[in-house]
Amino acid sequence: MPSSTVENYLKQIYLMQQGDEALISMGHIAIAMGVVPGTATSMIKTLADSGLVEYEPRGGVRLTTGGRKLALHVLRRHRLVELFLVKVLGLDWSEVHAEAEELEHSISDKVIDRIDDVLGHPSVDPHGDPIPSAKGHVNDRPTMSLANCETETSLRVARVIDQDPAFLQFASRSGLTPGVSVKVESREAVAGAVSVKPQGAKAVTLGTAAAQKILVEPY
Amino acid sequence: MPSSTVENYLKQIYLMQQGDEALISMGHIAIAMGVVPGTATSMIKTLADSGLVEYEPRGGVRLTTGGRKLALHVLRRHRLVELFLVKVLGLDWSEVHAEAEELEHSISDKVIDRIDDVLGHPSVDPHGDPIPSAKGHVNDRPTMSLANCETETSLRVARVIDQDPAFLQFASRSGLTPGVSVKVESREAVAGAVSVKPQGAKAVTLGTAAAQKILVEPY
DNA sequence: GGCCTCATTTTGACTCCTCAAAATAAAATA
DNA sequence: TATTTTATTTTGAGGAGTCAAAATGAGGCC
Repeated sequence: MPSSTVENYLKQIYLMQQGDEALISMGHIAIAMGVVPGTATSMIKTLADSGLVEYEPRGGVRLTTGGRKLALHVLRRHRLVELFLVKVLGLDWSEVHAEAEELEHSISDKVIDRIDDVLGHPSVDPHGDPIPSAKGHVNDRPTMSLANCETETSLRVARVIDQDPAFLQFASRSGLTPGVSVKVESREAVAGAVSVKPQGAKAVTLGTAAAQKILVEPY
Repeated sequence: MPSSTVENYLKQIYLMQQGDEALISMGHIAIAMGVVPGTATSMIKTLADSGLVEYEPRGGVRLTTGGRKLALHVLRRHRLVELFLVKVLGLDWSEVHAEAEELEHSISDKVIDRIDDVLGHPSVDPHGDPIPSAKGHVNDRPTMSLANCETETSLRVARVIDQDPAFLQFASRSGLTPGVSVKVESREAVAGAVSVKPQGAKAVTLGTAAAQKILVEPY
């Protein structure tokens, strides 16, 4: 059984990896894991020895099929736990990420399957992130962010990709939660500002950085 | 924050300790923790350095007030998780101990409190073991075992003190689960056998070892 | 081409928890 | 009391994961 450290490295590499070919640098891994670069190098080497990643010295690292399978397994646990905490225990969506970060390593397949049943086999977590299936399949819908989507079109918030509690609280305060219909009223590229009108809430103006974290899809 | 190893040692010492004075021997701790005696000695020394236990070399060990508080905190998490797994996720009482053994270390106070709310502030877990309060108070009702209680008296199963899945499955198959009314029909001290009649089930005969694991209280 | 800078890798060390095996103390037995 | 048994403690070592700091490599710049 992989240690939680191993699970965390794999999960992080999966989340950073764009496509199956891409190499992730040691520096990025070290920052993401909160360790010094030397630690990342040595850990990646042991992951490579276990056949979970492909490591190219001074090049970077990518997941093997086995590593990706494990990463998706962890991610499935993480996201099902998040949704469970919100739906069944009534926690706020801004606080469940931190909780799931711990629980994802100690929850058994049996319990996760029961949670999946109780939740009715959901496809996304409270932030709109897709929940991998038990077999490791991910349903990644195509989306655009509020920073680059069309204006004056009927859209729906699909996903909020930032786990910072402060940002999530701001998002729900502004009515920008997954499922909500929104329309981009205007975009001032030069000013780096987007004005958004969520259905049933007042219009809000977002900076580019914030707008990029709100993913939308055609409605 | 104490490591799960520390939490497990403290929990185990609490469970083995009879009364606040009693000393637990290194040998017993080593066996309970599944480590060699030398490991127990050195771990106990570090617990003593942290002020969690009182250690008398070649005498044994007992919890300090701080150690007991921590042990009860872990036990509260363990037992609330057990009950939650049975009541909310529908797991069998024979399998929840193993699951809780892991989850007790990674579940936060916030989540435990919500679980406590959802369950309606229960006082016992699925095996009848008392759930310590958040403040560390335990409501330990006086009980007798089926091996030494009166015969022909109206009793009720209060607690089943064995976490072996096979034994628990046998107990529920025989109708001997917490809350069930039972009557001891006869006891053959010499043969080491007790005949018990649970309400709504056929009479069963138990050996002394098994009978000692079923605790009952006057009805 | 030579030098500089920055990322990466190496090296040595440390903590936590563990084991194996030798040393020691205490209790039991003769 | 002397000896044997048994429990406990010590000692030395190892794996996992980490850091600090020195060494190395690779690309960019003059």
